[in-house]
Amino acid sequence: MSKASSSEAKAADTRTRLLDTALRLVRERGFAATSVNDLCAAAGVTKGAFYHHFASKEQLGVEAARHWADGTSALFAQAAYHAAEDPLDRILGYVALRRRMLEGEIAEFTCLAGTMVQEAYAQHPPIRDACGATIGGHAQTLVADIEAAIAARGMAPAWSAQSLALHTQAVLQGAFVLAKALDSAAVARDSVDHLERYIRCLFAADAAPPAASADAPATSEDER
Amino acid sequence: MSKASSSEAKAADTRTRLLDTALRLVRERGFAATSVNDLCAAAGVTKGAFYHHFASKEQLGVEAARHWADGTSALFAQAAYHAAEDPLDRILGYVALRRRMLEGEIAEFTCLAGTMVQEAYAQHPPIRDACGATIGGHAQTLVADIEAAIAARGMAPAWSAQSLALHTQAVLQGAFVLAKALDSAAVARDSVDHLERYIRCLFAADAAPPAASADAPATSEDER
DNA sequence: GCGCACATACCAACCGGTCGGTATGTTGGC
DNA sequence: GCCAACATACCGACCGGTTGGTATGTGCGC
Repeated sequence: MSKASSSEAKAADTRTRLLDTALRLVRERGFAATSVNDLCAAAGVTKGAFYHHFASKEQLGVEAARHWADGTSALFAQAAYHAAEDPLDRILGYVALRRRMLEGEIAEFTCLAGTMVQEAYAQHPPIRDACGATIGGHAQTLVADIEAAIAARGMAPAWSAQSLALHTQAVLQGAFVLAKALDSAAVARDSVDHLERYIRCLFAADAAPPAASADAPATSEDER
Repeated sequence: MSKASSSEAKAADTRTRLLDTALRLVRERGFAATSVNDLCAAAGVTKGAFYHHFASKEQLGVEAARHWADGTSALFAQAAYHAAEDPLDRILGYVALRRRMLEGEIAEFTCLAGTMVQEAYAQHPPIRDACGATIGGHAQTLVADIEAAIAARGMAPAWSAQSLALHTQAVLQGAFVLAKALDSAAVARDSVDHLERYIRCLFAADAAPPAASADAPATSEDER
């Protein structure tokens, strides 16, 4: 609306519809198995429109990964777990949210970047890099909280905040793979439960927060 | 050799060469991106030979998953970690072996089943099932040791041996995905280090083994 | 001399990508 | 206020090449 012309708005809409449809089809079938023809048909646009907006199928892959990152980062940015006082509670809140997201159908909770990168890894370096940036960028949103939780407890762990953040993503990606292989969302949930247990274990070793506020019950959960 | 006719031997060789080549190409490129023509050319056989041994490309996928399972199960069956006295040492020995395997190139340590199932999940149920059986079957080889470690400590954990066995596979599969996405084997090794720490934590909580033998130093490692 | 293990030639369908054309704005000169 | 000149967004027929799969021929061990 505002000041955009109608043609611009329509073009953006076509592009977005293409990207959203690509997200769906690639998550379902993989990148290679999603043909440009199929994608266009599913999005209700012609091939001409597709190649007007994207230089190649590979570039669609790159932009789809970015579009996916945009969507997910918006979703997690507004999540409630950021409000917790104790940084550990924020981390556990993140894990609890991921765990809750595994209660739907498999096709709905899997990760575009993780699915696509396995195929794109050797064949489409630009796509691989975009997927790497998506996953790495998402992991990065956890690092500050992990560092804060370490600092609050005066810990000096053998592991880095960065490596733990990436480990959470590895567990999630692996949970998706197992869910698909065993056709079971339950197995993915179990794995995230193990992850939660691990994080509690890491931060439980050096007891409770040292001083100041007296209202933190160490672990406050409000789901299930 | 022994009593097999030379034609039988040759046929088995052609078939095996096709399967071995499929393992390599599919791990590198994915299933959809590996064409039958490419596969035949790489294996040095003709298309006629391919369709003599496999009814379809999908069936090749199924048999490739089984062939992969055969190879890996043989590899792990003869590994040294089975010899450890304490079941926990056997589990940690397995994890240490997996961790050591991550020291090569990415293309050499990734898992055929995990790579293929992401594509095959919705499109080729027979392949998905074969991959599920491969991963599930491999996880199963850990269950007895985990149960023994639980029993030896008189534990009654909130988690099942089965779920921990599957969790190890989730971490490994996720480590492969991250290694590909970030083009870094180190990130995969870090994740397996976290897994090892988690397992030690799970079994450390309820102290040392209760009685009997007095020679077990709780954790014996012989690598690095 | 028969059948198994291939080899060769071939097929229709589909692939990613191109290209000439058009419908619909948008803009600047007057 | 209008129109010529241009830009954007899209259309869909078409291209060469590749796909999974097949039909038929051939050599060779038993």
